[in-house]
Amino acid sequence: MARKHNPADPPPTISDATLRGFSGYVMKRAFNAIQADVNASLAPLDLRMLTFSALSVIVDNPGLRQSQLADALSIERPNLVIVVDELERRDLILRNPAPGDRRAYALQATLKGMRLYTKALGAVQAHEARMTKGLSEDERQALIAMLSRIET
Amino acid sequence: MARKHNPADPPPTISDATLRGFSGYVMKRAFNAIQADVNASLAPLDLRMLTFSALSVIVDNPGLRQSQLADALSIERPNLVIVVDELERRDLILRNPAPGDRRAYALQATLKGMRLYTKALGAVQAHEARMTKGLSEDERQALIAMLSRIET
DNA sequence: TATTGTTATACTCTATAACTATA
DNA sequence: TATAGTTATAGAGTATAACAATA
Repeated sequence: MARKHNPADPPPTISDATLRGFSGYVMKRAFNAIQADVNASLAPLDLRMLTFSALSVIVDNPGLRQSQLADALSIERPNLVIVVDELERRDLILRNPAPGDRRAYALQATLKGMRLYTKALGAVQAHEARMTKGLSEDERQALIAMLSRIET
Repeated sequence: MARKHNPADPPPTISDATLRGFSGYVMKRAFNAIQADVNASLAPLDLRMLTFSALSVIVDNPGLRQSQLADALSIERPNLVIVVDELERRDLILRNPAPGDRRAYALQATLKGMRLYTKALGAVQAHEARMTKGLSEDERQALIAMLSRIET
């Protein structure tokens, strides 16, 4: 029979069993751990998760518009502006005039941007291996697939 | 053979395939969707994900200390203060004097707090069902288990 | 009229240092 | 000395309204 502690004393161990049944709560905790680790991994390169993600999409999609980048990253256009500002100020990307639409920019990574991206990619891959070392590769893929399904 | 678009034009579709291989990126997107949905679900009760989580742990662990609650929620003690302040101000919890330690509080949900928690739990369960409707129950459990393993 | 990028603004969550009162 | 709770502060991410220039 389970011993019950005297409620006048602090509980010796704390249960969050109810919350542990909700994906959002567990996901928040996992994501906080991941974000801290990836940001620490990218800090030596003066990048963060968000700036790395933006740079990655620009490298892979030369000529894209800011609105396309915002859509791809699932962030609001106003919040993207300072991210692009930062990458441009550091000469990692260019805001070229968009041919045929004088309102828009055609984003493009510079050589410096591509080189930094290559280094950052290595750091992120090491981070990923570290964070998912408790999972098999099949599990890791399944995790990503389930998260993608939830997002929709 | 794949058609390549003219790089002077904006890419017709944007690829984030590289990023999609990293759990942190996919998790961030899934978590943003979840947090928006759970906060919208809890808004009619004037709760947010964080205040609901705190209330849940207090309901399940009467008499716990603030430092125990901060540990349970994986947040820093200073950040917990305003959360507990808010719950106390709304008479959802009590900061009782902790017997035997005049520095500490013994947290306890009020009847009002327990009633609100019951309502909120229903809202969160509906939210969970909505967000994971693309997953089987086995998959949902596996997802939570994998996220828990990553957190460590 | 609608869209692109921008500014301004506000809210939430997070992280750290330093204080107080107790232990 | 160390711990519980607190204050102050700063950084990062997110969301919305409104604007100028252009379509």
